[in-house]
Amino acid sequence: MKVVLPDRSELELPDGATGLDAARAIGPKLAEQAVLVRSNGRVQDLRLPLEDGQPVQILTTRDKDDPDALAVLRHSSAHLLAEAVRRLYPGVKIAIGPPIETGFYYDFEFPEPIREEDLPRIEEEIDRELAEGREWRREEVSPAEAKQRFLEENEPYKVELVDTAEGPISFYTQGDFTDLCRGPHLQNSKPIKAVKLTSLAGAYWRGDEHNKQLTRIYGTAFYSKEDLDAYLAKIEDARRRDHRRLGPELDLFHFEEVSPGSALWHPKGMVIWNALEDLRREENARRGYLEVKTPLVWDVELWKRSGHWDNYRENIFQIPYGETLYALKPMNCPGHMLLFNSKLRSYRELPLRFAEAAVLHRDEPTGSLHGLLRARQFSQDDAHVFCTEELVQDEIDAMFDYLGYLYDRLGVRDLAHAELSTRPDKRLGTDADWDHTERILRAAIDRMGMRYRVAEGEGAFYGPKIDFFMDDALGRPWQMGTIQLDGQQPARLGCTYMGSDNREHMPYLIHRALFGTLERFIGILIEHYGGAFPFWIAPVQVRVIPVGADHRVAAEQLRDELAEYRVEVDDRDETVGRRIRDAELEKIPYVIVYGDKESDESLAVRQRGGEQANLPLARLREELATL
RNA sequence: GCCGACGUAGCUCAGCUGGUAGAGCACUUCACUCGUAAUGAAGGGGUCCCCGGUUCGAGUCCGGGCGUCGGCUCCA
Repeated sequence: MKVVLPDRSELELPDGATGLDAARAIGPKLAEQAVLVRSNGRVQDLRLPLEDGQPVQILTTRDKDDPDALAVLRHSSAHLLAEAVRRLYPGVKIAIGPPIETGFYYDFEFPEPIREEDLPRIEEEIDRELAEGREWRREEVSPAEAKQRFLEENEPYKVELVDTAEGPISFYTQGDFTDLCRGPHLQNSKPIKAVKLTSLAGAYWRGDEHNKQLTRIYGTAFYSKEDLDAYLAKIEDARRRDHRRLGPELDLFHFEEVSPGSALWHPKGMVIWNALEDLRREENARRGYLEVKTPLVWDVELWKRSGHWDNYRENIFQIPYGETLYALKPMNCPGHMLLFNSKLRSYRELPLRFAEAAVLHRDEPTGSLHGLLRARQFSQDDAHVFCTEELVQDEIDAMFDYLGYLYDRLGVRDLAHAELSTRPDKRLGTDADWDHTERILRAAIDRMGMRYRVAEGEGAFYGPKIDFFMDDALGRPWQMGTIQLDGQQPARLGCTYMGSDNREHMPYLIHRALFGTLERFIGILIEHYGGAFPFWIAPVQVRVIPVGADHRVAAEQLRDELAEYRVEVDDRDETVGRRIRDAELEKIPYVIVYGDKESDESLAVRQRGGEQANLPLARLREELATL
């Protein structure tokens, strides 16, 4: 047989040759450093036979930044962790231990709970294993054999995995530790130069909260100590960009214990908020949306009718009032439907686009709160479009266009990745309804030529949706904009319009938020820009620093000259150097130092970051006008 | 909600085995009148998250609660 190497040359091999055989045929050094085989994007264990004619790329320890090569290293590291834990904690039961983007984890059921301070001990044990050295051996076994083995070892989680496993079952053994595993794994532990256990967490078996909660140990591993250090430095940098830290630091917002999950917005934070609100208002008007306002508090009767009560009762804030149970609205749609129903609608009025950025409340689980990114009180740039079936496509296309415009304006288009969510188990409507609405959304996103992932079963109970996600500083994804096609709620709330045939029809309802929630969007903006906002949303755009007391008047005049911008004069009794430093720390885009040498003909302008220039006021105006 | 960690001045943090709190920055005042990332000095500032318990005595030990952080679950 033969395989094709990356340089397109062909390598002749005996039938049944493995990846390792191929590496040996090329050279002993390559064989020694080989980590895994990649073929057409698929990864394969070195110990497995190659296919005739297959293109083959052998990754080595030198591909230390390759995600697949890293995953193999980390997967093997997870096995070392399990071996160490088994030795240190007799009676522990092992579950699963995969690599993840930033490292790996392994889930255990400990006889006695362990604590974070136990991690160093486990880490030492792993280091001992590394010092001794480990080789991985792979074997294939029959399901019955595998099951027998884990029954004997009293490993119920492994038994369950064997029972539900598909395809051939393989074992990997290092030292005296054998694990059920699909692989691939390293040949031996030599390439593992840095392992660090990072945290401890509870995690439900198979991700289901009805199952037992296991103890998950997180760790990470690299092909070099320097890579680990670089990773830790990156985490440190992300910590500096954290909006929960920058928010209070830049005087934008803060939280209070007496209202968890609801931000208190400071004047400077409101500048950013209002910049987004102004943009929203302006564009909504331009794009034919009608601003409306609906109540904050509703009889729960409404939520029962809409279907929300059955699906999200535990997340709705309730207010008992006499005999009646009221609720703070968790969303705007039912209110907008009542508005739609307030008079007999004609097809001539459609599409009808209601927009409202009202305050919403959702009683989110305590453990899920996360600054502005997961809050209990928030405002969506919400809108509900009522339209006929023929109009649905155009409306959705227009929403994509609008979304692209907004994300471009804010400089975050590249951050967004899309997801199409299809029918969930718990849902309203018939399969035919869902076939139809899912098809429409899929066609729309395909028409945009946008890359997206399909999230089966993740749709809303009333319809499929397209969500746009952005990552925070640590790379955790958050749902931002959303477009949802709803063929159910209008029926439940009795929305109809008169068609040209003089008969009543049910409108389609498209729910959409483009920023998502203002809170979350601002949170992501803060982390994305590290607090150094683009000029047009910066809370303070220009700071004027008079060199001495004699220059105060001139500084104030300059501020008044630039009255259309947010300009502050810093005439504190501090050195110029000090005031510049403070302006830099506050991440103000422009600083103008004004002293004896300055005039309208020549201003000393310093940009955020330190770049300096002398230019006349007129030129500065021109420059600012472009931002 | 669940697992683990944490909660001391506005912020960042120190406070050993229990003996009624400390630094830097910030703030106030005074002096300096200043040219592109920290001028100096003095001063004020604490329900040590809350409630209960142990103890002669609790920031410190124990129990409960709240909040925050890292995960899990959830996220219309």
